[in-house]
Amino acid sequence: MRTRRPKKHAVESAAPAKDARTKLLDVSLTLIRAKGYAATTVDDLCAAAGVTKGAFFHHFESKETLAVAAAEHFSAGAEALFAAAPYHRADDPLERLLGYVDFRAAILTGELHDYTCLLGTLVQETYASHPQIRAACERGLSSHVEALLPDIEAAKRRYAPKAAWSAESLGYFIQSVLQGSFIFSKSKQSAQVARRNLAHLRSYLELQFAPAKPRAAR
Amino acid sequence: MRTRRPKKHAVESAAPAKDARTKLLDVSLTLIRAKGYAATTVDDLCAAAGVTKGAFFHHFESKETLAVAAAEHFSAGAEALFAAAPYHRADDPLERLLGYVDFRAAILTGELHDYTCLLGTLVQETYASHPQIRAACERGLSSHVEALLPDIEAAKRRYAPKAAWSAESLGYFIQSVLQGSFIFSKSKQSAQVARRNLAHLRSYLELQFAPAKPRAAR
DNA sequence: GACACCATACCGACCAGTTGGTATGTTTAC
DNA sequence: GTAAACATACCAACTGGTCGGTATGGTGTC
Repeated sequence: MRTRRPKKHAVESAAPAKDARTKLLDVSLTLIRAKGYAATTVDDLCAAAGVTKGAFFHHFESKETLAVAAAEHFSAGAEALFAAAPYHRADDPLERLLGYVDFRAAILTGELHDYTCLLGTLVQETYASHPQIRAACERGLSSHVEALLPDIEAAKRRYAPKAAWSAESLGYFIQSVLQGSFIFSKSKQSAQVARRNLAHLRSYLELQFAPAKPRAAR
Repeated sequence: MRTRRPKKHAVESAAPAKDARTKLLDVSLTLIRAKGYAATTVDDLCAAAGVTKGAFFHHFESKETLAVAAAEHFSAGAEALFAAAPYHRADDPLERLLGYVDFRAAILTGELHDYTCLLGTLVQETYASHPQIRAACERGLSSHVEALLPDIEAAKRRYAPKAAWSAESLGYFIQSVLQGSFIFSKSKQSAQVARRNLAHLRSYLELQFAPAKPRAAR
């Protein structure tokens, strides 16, 4: 449909020399997370990326198209970040899962518009009016949940085989805690709530996966 | 500063005959939740409320002022809704808390833009660029958490006096699960994730408040 | 290897519609 | 009568998007 990737030069130039498309996608992550989709104008994006409007509409059919691409760009970045994270090295699936939670806590540093989730921000604003953006966010969020599923399933088989909930539902629960944490981080302009929420979440996982402990009748 | 409340008529008219200010606030709840703050125009609000722009700017200094008032309006409505809910009647504080969670699940009906939270939507978009709106959302969210605190504290004293977490942190955790649930509800256009999340949340509360059950060493 | 041909990447002036906000007039309640 | 509660007409700034044009580098042909 559209050429995504112009031919690489035979010799990689020393400077990164990112093309306009990549620069626009990169700045859109920060800008949209900080101001929201509707409040981020095409001119804002062009100015931040140091490109012109002509370049913008050369690479993207519309502002909406950019948002879809930005959601995909964000997902790809997240996938790479988590794929490279150290927690995968643990032998025990529960340890890997708790490692994921700890890793999420560890990356709560820097500015809000850098560690919060573009997809959550984007979908809140656009779910009713921009179906394609909504769908792109849905794909990104779900695929992140899916990446957790193998570990959750393995942990469940080993530590809570009789639990009533599905591994998938727990995956979404984990992500929901994170998304909700970001909202409170924004409202309080501090990552503290997020950190405490992750401690509660960790505690829930430890309780659910506590080996063979019959629940007390209340 | 501004007259909030015109004198009530001596005789309440049969028809509600809401004034322009109230009508604008009412429609803003739905509209902003559906389209977001930036994408909701003053004209949209006026059209939906059946009033003119003159009326709008008679009652609100600016669009931002309306958003602040809408956040307060939403909080007031929520406070009334939860104050009147049946779960307060239980004798046991834990039962009241679980009753709150069940009540939150029970009101997940109808359209997304009716049961989701205006404050969460609003603060996501505006936290960086509209300090006053952010602050209004923060107040509303925190005061809702505070309304839960007495029950959480009482339940903690009775069932988990030695727990490491604070009642407040659990209150924010509960709200974060809800906010995150709304994001996923929007992304999937279904309340199913929200319902399953609330089941997990309920399960967490039951586990944390399980009477005197020493945690198994993992 | 020179030259025409062409696709891609990018530029920036321009446009029509929309936006938040204003100025001023009219109606209504007490 | 007067002040609050609207209504109407209007505006300047901004917005997403268009359009004619240029720079560059690859490719086929002779």
